[in-house]
Formats: sequence, C-alpha cells, structure tokens
Amino acid sequence: MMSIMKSITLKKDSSGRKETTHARIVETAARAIRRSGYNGTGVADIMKEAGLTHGGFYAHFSSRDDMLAEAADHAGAETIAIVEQVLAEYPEQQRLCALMNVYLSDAHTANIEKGCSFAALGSEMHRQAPEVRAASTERIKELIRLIEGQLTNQTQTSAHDEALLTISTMVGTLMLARAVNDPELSAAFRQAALKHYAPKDH
Amino acid sequence: MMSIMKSITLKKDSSGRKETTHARIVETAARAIRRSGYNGTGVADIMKEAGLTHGGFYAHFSSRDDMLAEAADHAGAETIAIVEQVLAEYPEQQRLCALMNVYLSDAHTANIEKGCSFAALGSEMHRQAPEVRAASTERIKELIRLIEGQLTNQTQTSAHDEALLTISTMVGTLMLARAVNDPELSAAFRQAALKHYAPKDH
DNA sequence: CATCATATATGATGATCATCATATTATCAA
DNA sequence: TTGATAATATGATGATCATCATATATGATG
Repeated sequence: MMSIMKSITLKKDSSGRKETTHARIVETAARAIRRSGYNGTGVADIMKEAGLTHGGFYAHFSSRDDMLAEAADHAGAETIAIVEQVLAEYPEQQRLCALMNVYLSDAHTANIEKGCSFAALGSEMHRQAPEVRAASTERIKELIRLIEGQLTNQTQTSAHDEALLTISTMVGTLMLARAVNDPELSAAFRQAALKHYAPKDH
Repeated sequence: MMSIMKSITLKKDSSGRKETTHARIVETAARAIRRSGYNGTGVADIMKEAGLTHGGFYAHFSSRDDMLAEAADHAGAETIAIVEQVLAEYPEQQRLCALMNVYLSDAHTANIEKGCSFAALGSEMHRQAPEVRAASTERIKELIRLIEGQLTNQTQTSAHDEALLTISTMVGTLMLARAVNDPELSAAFRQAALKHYAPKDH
C-alpha cells in the first residue's frame, strides 16, 4: 500500500551484460551439443566452458531443454550461414558444386563442433523435447528453401524434390564419413558423393 | 595340495542358460540403443527390460561399453538381415527399387528400434568407444558389399561408388524423415528419394 | 563514494548411474 | 534327495547430474 510508485525504473541493463552472457552460453552450448550430443552435454559443463559456474544457469534458462532449444536453433543458424556464405562467393553455375566441395571437405568432416548441425545431431533429433525438435525443423526448412533457390533450371516441384534429395545425400554422406573408424572409407563416401554432385573437379 | 584332481569337470552348462540370457540381453540392448541412443541407455534399464536385475550384468559383460559393442554389432546384423531378405524376395531387376520402397516406408520410419541401426545411431557413432565404432564400421562395410553386388551393370569402381552414394542417401533420408516434427516434410523427404531411386512406382 | 538492483557464485538436495561385494537361487551329478 | 557349482539377485558405493535456495559481487546511478 505504501509503495504505489515503487519501481518505475525498468530493469534496463544498459550495458547488456546479461544478454551478452546469455548469448555466450548459447554459443558454447551450440558447440557442445555438436561435439558431445544432446545427452552428453551437462549444464555444469557448458557453464564452465562459458567461464561461469553452474548456479547462475537458471537465471538464463527455465530448464535444460529450454537451453538446448536455443542451442539447436543457434547451431542451425550457423549451418545456414555457412551455406549462404559459400553460395555468395561463387557465380550461379558453380554454387552447388562449390557447396558440395566445402560441405564434404576434410576440414568440415573434422570440425564437427562448428559444422552442420543436422549431420552432427540428426539421429538424436527425433527423441528431443518438442521445442528442440521444432527449432531444428525450422532450420532444416530454411536450408531446403536455400538449396531449392539454387535449382532454377527446373520446375518448382522438381526443384523442391531435388533440394530434399540433395540435402539428404549431403547430410547422410557427412554423417557416415564421420561415423566410420576407417579414414579411407570416410574419404570414399565423400568422393562418391562428389563424383555425382561435383564431377567438374578432378 | 590336497586337490590335484579337483576340477576336472569343465563348467559346461549343457542347457546353455547363460548363453541364452546373454543373447537376450544383447537383443534387448540392440533395440534400446536404437530407441534411446547410446547415452540414453542405462545398464539397469536394459537388464530390467530383459527381465533381470542389474546386479548380474557384470557376469555377462566386462563393461557397459563391451555390451554396447555387442549391441551395435547385433543391431547392424539385423539391418543387414532386413536388406538381405528384401533382396531375396525380388527378381534381380526390381531388387534395389524394392529395397528403397521398404527402407523408406512409413513402417520402417516408425519402427526405429527394429530398423536400420545406421540411421538410428549414425550421428552418435563417432564418439563411441573404439570397440563400438569398430563393430558398426564392419557392418557398414558388409552393407556396402551387399548393395555393390546388386549393381552388376557397372564397372567395379563405379559400382562401389554408387553403392556408397546410395547408402548415404538412404541413411540420410531416413534419418531426416524421422528427425523433423512435420509429418508432411517427413513424407516429402522420402518421396523425393523414391522419385529418384524407384521411379517405377507411382 | 554510497546505494541499490542485477548478475553471478557457493553450496545443498535428491535422483540416477556404473560398478562391485556378497547373498541367494537354480541346475546338474551322484 | 543332497551337495557342488553356476547363474542371478540384493544391496551398497561413489560419481555425476538437474535444479534450487541463498549469498556475494558487480556496475550504474545519485
């Protein structure tokens, strides 16, 4: 009763410290889930890797799944960004070819924690919390639109279908190339896909 | 000193009870890992699902990873068996087509725990214990040989490459079809692959 | 510099987990 | 049936985990 005009001041943190920290946690988590999987990624691990202690976690996220959803979204966004960057660097005729070469490169195969989130987390997606799955699905749809837009010399329907097929092949190839313990087989999987999708390069 | 001829009798369990139980645990685990992932599969869960208690586990396996390796091998063997069965049921010309239809069917998409172990566990493989990865890699090589053997109208090299590409596409498509939370997109991924690999069927 | 709200840290709780020591039960030989 | 041995169960241990209550530290403002 005595404090009608108590808190006029909004909790505006002009320095944006919390937002910065929040973003740092999400970036750290986006790397951690690709490296260690959803189940292999603990709250304390991520906070430590972000230079914090575990206790502050729930000031930033309502639950672990909430954080995983943000991390999945961020990892998906990074995947989209990689693809967009390659597409922007090449003339129209060479774009898909160049994308394949980058996507199936040794570097991308080795760099799981900064690479394609769908190849890194694909087989775990179906059992994640609904918010995690939803965020990832939206990013996959974004990727489909991006690839579809490159297939201009086709009817709309066949461009969509070909985009879906191309993405399935890219993701499947990269995932299997990482899965096997035999470096030669890993390279063979990627070369076989490149032979089909980027036959120009020797 | 007093028991020179103590234990002549080998511990031969003529009824094979332990072997039967061991096989049952492995079969249960092979389903559990596909359903819940490697990390989501606890020792106690599996023993309970196999109708046992957790304590007896280490009479059957030297470690959890040891069990996971046997489970991965068994799941891979089941995958091979599914493929072999489809191939045996159809005449040579229709085999790959039929395999695609079965592999990308609604039933296989839904039945993760008895389906293709590479689509179910692919993105988790690279961080498993060496014995787990080794067992899975051997089964993948077996699958490659199987598919390669169906591509008879090609040179050896191109048959091998095409087998690798086909497997990457199959696995990637099924994995993504399961991953997304949108049933229409799930069907679209599979239809796009079928359009390319099994165009005969409407 | 002093105050206050905000951001982060310390520490605890109960749950779950792999692993193991020991007890109990089941099977087969006699 | 009885005893020996193998197969499984009971129960414990220490580690790790998500979550939360509370304390401290930080930085903006007066």
